[in-house]
Amino acid sequence: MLSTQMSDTRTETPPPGLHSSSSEAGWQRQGKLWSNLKELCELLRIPAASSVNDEEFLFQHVQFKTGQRIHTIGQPFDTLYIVHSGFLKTVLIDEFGNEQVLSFPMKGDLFGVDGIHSRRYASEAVALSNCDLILLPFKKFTALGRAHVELEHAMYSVMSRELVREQGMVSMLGALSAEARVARFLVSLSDRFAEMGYSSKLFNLRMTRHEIGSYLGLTLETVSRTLSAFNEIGLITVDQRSIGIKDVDALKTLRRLPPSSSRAKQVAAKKAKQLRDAAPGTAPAEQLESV
Amino acid sequence: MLSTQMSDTRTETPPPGLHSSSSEAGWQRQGKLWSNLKELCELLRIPAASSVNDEEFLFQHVQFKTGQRIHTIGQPFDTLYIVHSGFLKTVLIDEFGNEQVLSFPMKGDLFGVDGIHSRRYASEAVALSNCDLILLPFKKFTALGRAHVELEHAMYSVMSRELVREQGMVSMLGALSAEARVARFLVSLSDRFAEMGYSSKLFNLRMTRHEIGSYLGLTLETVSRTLSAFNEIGLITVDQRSIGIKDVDALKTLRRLPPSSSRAKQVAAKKAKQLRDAAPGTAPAEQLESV
DNA sequence: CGGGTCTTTGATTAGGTTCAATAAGAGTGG
DNA sequence: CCACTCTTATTGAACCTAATCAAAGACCCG
Repeated sequence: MLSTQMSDTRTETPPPGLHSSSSEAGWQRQGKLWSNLKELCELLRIPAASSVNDEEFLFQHVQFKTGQRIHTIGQPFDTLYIVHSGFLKTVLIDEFGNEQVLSFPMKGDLFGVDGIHSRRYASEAVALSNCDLILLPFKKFTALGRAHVELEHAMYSVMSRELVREQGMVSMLGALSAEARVARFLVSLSDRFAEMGYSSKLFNLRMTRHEIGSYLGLTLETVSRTLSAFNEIGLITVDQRSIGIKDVDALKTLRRLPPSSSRAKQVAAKKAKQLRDAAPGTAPAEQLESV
Repeated sequence: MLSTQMSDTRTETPPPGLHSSSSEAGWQRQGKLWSNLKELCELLRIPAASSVNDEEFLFQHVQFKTGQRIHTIGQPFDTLYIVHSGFLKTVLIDEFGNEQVLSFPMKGDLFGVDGIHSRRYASEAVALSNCDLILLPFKKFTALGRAHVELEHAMYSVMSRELVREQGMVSMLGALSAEARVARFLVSLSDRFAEMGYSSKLFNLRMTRHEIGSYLGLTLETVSRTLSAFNEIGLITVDQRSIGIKDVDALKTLRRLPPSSSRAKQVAAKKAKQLRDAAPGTAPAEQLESV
């Protein structure tokens, strides 16, 4: 059912352990090749280990182009990944080949953690844009915690944070309406862009409606309609992938949409059809049902 | 909206660090007081550390009665819990006090992990039956990994396992129909009971329809109706909390229910109503749409 | 320019929620 | 022990949200 559009055009995933393949130097030169521990801690938003010799650990970067796969399900696990720049998605593939989007890792996010348990990746990671990733071999990850007690807590903390994030997803999928899900998604994106130093008010989506829908447990049509509805009420502006946030607070507290705007048309149309005569009357009040 | 029935009758949660309060000795005597490392590893289904002195680490047990809260949201975190016996639920509480069930920890499960990141528990854990829990102070948890390299991987592994489990939940909530969710829930319960040495074919639910519904992102009515429907088709038997599994394979592969049984009645009723005359005709074939 | 992918929008339908009423247990106290 | 209450479970009917099916427009890239 789901398209695999991105996979179709991808080239073979380069072996993560490899570097300085001279053939793609033109693309690589725009990325760093190594990071030290301090940079890593900043990226992960964990307290840096002041006592640590900066050059004791160096961490290699790898670049991936849009559409490339970083790892696939079942592939032997040995390294974690930290996003230095770029956007990705992680997905689960069900028995029919349908994708279920689990997360959209971006700058400062760690992924690959699901591979620790079974020593094989449980999900697949795909680059949604050109990406610069930092390789964090699992051995190095654990050694880090062992060598520097101050960092040990950070190692567990980062994993715990992922867990809390997933709990939030479960809660959202289990309890919120389509509108509320899309609203929260936009807010969280906005927050992330702010953290990264970009505009929180105007940004481009890096993923398709389909991917958003999969992530939120909705169809692409519902996502598209909801964005249009938000646009009509003036909460946001939408033009294809470009999103402008107009009323963050409303988005944050939104539970469901009022029977206004586009929905009113449908309702009115239905009634008109049933009654077989017109007079749609006054437009409903433009207020939101919120907290 | 949601009731807080359990909390109403609960007594104060005893301080986890406390033991041998003589006043409740009558109830405590049915539980162990200490476990060693080997028992802990068995319980968690991780390879035991053969080289380790069994008495080097001892782990204290605590008992909780039905309805008691083990920890609440926001409470300072310092210990993880391992279920030795009994059944619990972990829940998130939203801004209106509604519960969102996240998991049903049972024998061998670890919980409290979500507290590591912010040093406060992100969820609440409640005993659904009398429980015997093993306290695992986070300090001890990390020390364990540090002291025994063979165990270090196990520590991370247990956390990773939780993450994979939650990914499965997200996937389920995002993609499956109500029937499929209930079916999978029953299968996973059945499997767990089998692991614990109980019957996988006949068991009692420890949670209410409401809690199941919350866990699966459904209403209690839908859960009840779905169970009734499974019963009618002969997949299971239902009598209140008692569930008998009759056709595991069908449950495992079930995607949606055929327009038969109870649903047929609704459909027939609707049509009859529309047409304003009878003749519901033949009953649809009793086959399942499965893999 | 043409073919593919992605997005928007409309019409219809189905699956699940909501509201409501009844029944079945489990405790409690007279 | 039974009546009374409270919680939990079942079932029905109406409604509604979001999925599905369908078509057309926008964008991108070779």
